[in-house]
Amino acid sequence: MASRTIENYLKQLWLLEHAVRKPTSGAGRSTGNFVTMGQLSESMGVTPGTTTTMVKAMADAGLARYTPRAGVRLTRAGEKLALHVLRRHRLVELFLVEILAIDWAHAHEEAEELEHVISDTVLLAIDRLLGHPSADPHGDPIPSEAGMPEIQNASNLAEMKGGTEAVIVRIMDQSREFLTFARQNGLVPRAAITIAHINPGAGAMLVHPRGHSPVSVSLAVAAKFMISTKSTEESKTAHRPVAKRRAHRKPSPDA
Amino acid sequence: MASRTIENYLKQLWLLEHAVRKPTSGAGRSTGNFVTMGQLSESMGVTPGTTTTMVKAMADAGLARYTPRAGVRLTRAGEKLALHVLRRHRLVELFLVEILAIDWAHAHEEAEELEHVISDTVLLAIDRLLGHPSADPHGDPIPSEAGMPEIQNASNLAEMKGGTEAVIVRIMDQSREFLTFARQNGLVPRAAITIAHINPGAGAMLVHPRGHSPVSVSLAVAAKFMISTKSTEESKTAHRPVAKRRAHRKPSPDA
DNA sequence: GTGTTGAGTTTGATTGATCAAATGAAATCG
DNA sequence: CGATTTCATTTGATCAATCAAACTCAACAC
Repeated sequence: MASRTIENYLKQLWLLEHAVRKPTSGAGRSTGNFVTMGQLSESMGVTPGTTTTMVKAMADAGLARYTPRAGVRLTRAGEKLALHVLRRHRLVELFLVEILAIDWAHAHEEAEELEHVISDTVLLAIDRLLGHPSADPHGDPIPSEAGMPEIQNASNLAEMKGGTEAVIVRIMDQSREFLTFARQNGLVPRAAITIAHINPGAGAMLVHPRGHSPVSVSLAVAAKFMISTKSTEESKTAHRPVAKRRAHRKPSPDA
Repeated sequence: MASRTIENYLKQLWLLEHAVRKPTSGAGRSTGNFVTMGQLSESMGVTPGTTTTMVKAMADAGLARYTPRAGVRLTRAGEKLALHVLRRHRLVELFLVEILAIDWAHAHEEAEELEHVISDTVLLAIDRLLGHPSADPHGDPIPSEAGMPEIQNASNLAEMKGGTEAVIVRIMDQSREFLTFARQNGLVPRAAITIAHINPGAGAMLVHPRGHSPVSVSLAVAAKFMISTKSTEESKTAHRPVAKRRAHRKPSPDA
């Protein structure tokens, strides 16, 4: 149906629509926000003219609603497709890390390619093999066929006060460098951490992941970690992060 | 480097160069044969003009040697790339069948897409997970980094005489229908068979796979099975068909 | 209100892969 | 040998995705 380029625009559009603008803006989060042409061309890495052309094409295909000189927003059909791409991406990413033992810092880029060529059959097989997981290695929720699961009540590490004990549930930066840094310091999803100390003057905090040495991180970096504190921890039903790593099922002899 | 279209041309070209023209032509098999433009456009499913254009491009890129109105043949560089594509294809195919339990009749088509987006890193991981196998689910040899393994001394089922006992080592038709037929009748790689009877008048033979009912197959169909008989069976060193299906290795905790 | 600026849109060109139709070369047949 | 058939090449067009550069708004400045 949609070309892989269109799939990429759809995915990016969904992510932009649901991006948190300012930490705690609060305004209408779960309904998709309008996205400006500038944002889209910026994050797709193409010139503005290209974006205009592509967005028009998507509008013609019924995947987006486009208001010239104002912005763009996915239609229901567009969102459905976008979520399907995102589902493929995140399942593949988890698969690469869990089954093929690919470094999670590389998995994102690998999945970027694979997400466009995975058939429904293969996707289903991967989902089954992983035990129908609900989050990828970074803690990002995996959309089901039905849609994106509701945002779990997690808070931002940058907004916590000293002494807080929490568990990392999600990491909001997929870049290779950042993930490498995060893993090396024990700042991975499901890790228990304590906020040892805050130094507002320096704009930094000292975080102590259990079993690792304390790390000093800037508030900007801290803002990339979503955590679940004692108080919010009751509602962990919807978000059991990653499938137990019992990878297997003897493949049935045929079929 | 090479676009996925070029990769497909390279792969196809290699297969055509090494295809057995007539059963038992005998002439220069292991060095690649010349391929006519007609054969290539036919098997790529494109018009002749397209083939001319693409072959010229490949020649310019140093991947093929092209003699107008005569034919085309891979250069060393082209062959190397072609074998790399083939390696990806066959490893992925085996992976789909062994690990993801995808029906082998569908695996070929799935692999057709995946072969172009598998990175070296992922390929290595798959190879390791499968235990460095030397043949795919159809018994087709998997090229190593070094090149295509030598052709094992297998014979063609269509040329055997009645009473012969043998083991199927390779199936030369990847079409969904054929593979479905083959599996349903127990005619799979590593299956032991006996040639019960031959009826040259009808151009057919009765084959008896161990543990299955005897099947009557036309000689044309029989020609699609490569077998190893008692006599040729000594040299099975180079061709242990498929990895044991001990699919696993507990993935290491991180990375 | 005329000018400047910044964001967005148009236009024209390019690239890779393809086709359809016209043309050309080679081989075979009578 | 000349005619016909087969196979291959050229040519011109198309489609998707892109860029660079020119153009157009709308808003704000003074």
